[in-house]
Amino acid sequence: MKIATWNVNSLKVRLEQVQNWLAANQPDVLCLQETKTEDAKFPLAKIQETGYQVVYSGQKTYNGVAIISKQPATDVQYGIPEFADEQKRVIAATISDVRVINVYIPNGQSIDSDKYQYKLAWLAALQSWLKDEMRRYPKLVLLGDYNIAPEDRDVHDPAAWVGNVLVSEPERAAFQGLQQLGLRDAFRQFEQAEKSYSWWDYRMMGFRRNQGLRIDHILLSSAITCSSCSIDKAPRKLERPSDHTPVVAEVI
DNA sequence: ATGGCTTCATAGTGAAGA
Repeated sequence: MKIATWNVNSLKVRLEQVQNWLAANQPDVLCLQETKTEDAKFPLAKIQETGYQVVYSGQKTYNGVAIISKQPATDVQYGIPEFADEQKRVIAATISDVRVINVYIPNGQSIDSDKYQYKLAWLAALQSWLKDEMRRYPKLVLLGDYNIAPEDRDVHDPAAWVGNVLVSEPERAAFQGLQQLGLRDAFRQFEQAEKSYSWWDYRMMGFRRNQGLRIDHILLSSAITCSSCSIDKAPRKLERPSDHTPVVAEVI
């Protein structure tokens, strides 16, 4: 199963790029974040035209997630159970025999922001839910935009980022907490180029200078075997790109 | 230099992202 995650930063703007990426890469599953599209306006037919099925949970302006798949999605879950959240950041479904959990983890804005407290509470709720979910579904993939760079090697300039959101100690501890549940980072299962990132700032020619962060991740339960994981930089080079680029894993 | 760029909601600019 080829499974991928991509924060598209508006599905409306990036629809054609998504269609082209599906056609060229033929993933079994593509998880999107930041669709920024309310469900009534979701481009369902445009996705189906590509030969894929899709389930989604979105809202106007912000957030929004979708799972595009060749095989049907069953047992669809919207949001984290028992965690009240207006923001559409989670959709989970079973595809073939794999539980796919697509997350758009909050950004946090800044350490002194209420949004940072929301992010930490959100991560605690995710951890608590995943503990149950992993018992129910031994074959589980947790993927999406984590808004966390797990280690300094995932940051282009660690010194410049000290004390910032995405790299702070509590956020990294939350990421490690997920790993302690038995989830492993697919990307780090393999030898990778140094300075591998999945997001680059639109400003300051961030991509051309490779000033990025690795904040989009695919985490796998122990019952899943992974044969490859890579970052596909091609979409970041297109006209009018998302600031994120896809991460892709081949799993069984 | 606390900006830079992009999107959305708007019809001027402002919020938010990371």
